[in-house]
Amino acid sequence: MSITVYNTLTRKKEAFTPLEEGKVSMYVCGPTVYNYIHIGNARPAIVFDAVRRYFEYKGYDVDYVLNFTDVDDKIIKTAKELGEEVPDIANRFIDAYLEDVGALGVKKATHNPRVMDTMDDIIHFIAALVEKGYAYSVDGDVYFKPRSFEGYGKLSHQSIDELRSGARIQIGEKKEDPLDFALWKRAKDEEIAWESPWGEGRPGWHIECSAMAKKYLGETIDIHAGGQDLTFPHHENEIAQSEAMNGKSFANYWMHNGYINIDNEKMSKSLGNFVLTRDLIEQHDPQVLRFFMLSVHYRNPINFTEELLEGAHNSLDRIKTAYSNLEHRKESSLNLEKDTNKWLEKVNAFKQQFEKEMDDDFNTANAISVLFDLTKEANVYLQSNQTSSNVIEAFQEAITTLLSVLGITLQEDSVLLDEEIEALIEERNEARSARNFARADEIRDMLKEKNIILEDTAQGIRWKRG
RNA sequence: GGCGGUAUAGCCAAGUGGUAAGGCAGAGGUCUGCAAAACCUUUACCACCGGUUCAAAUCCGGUUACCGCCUCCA
Repeated sequence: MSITVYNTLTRKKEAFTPLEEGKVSMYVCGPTVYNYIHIGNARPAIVFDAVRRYFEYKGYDVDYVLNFTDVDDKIIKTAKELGEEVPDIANRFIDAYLEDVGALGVKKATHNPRVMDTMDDIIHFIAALVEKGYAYSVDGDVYFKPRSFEGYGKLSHQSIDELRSGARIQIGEKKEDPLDFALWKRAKDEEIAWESPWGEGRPGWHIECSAMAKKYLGETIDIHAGGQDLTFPHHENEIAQSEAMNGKSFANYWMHNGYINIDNEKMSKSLGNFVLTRDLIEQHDPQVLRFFMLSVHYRNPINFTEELLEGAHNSLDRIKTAYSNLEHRKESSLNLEKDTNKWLEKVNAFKQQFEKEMDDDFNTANAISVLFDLTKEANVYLQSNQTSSNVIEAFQEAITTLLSVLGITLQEDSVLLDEEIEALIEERNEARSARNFARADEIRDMLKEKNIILEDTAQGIRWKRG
């Protein structure tokens, strides 16, 4: 069974065929590092990490590149406002990004290139485009001419003449055509700048990705991904630059994730309704946020509210509870022959089903529903009078494996209880044996206040943290 | 104006021709000393109108509402 991927380029789901067998090269557009990331920025980080994890689960070797835009108007502006240097701002927010995204269970990229460190490649790239006649320089600026590149508009499915009405020329720009976009911008005043054949300046936004993708992944890559708003103009421009330069296809598959709304409104600075990832995960388990994001297909919009996050929390708890209930049941399990194979086969069938859902354009929403089916089956199995250790373990293995494909790990909750609590539990057991239920309930309430929840089962006392 | 998306139960969300997955919330029941956890049962005129078909949430045409991109943006 092969993986299918929805390709923005063709607007179809296509069977995934890598350039090189067993390997996947992925380039994901990363953040401009001038602020802490909001939950909208967290979505591509999470969904494409899940995509990567699934490829790895299927045995692919994934080369995952995520860039940092560390030279840009917004960073320069922020630096000016704070009276700091651009590299300092960039460093600070790169660290913050890695921290936030790390808390969300996102694996480290194979490479995290930065514009500042790629300057030579970018300049050479631009120079070559000028030489080939796709770009021109005016007064220290360099512009790319989309009209010189056949196929411009193929990603966003726009005809070049339709785009024309939307294009603007800002004051101070010297474009020949409103559609032309900057590859290199001449430095103004005291701005941070690099030497180039066109004088001091800095790169335009789109060129960095073309240069970095080529440097780290080659002229053609398997998957290029990002938020759907990047489709135009950013990715369209990347294609034009890269394909003009290399004379070959830039990326075989283009993946774009949907947006997040807050209380049904677009998250934006003007509405003042954006939620910083950092703030959110201080108050909620980061894994819940991750689970919440993956419970919707990546191309669909997500509405974010506290209530919905709470719902996701409860959902995830259902799976976690089943796991720890399995754990509790291990001790009293035997090595049963009867029906064991039947159950092992069932568990295996869930894993197959999970893969089938993920194969279908990374349908994490359906994959999660398979996890719930698995959970249900595990709970049903736990109803049995006698359980077999290998079945219990198979359920646990399936749950942890499939959750880890989604990037969710079950924390070790088995931190030992302190002696005082152990003693109380023991006292309660004795009280129950003596049918002194008043005392037993009293102890249970006491522990509940300490966030320890006791559950009586046929296999003895079971506790968990609330 | 151009390109595109969404509309499914109280809430969230899958499902692209065969008669509506899953989760949260609610109700009833079983189990329990009581709970908890779990299990069982229970809740859908698939935005609207028309068409194609033996059969449509699913395909076609139209309508409405909301949203995104076309300018920095995940």
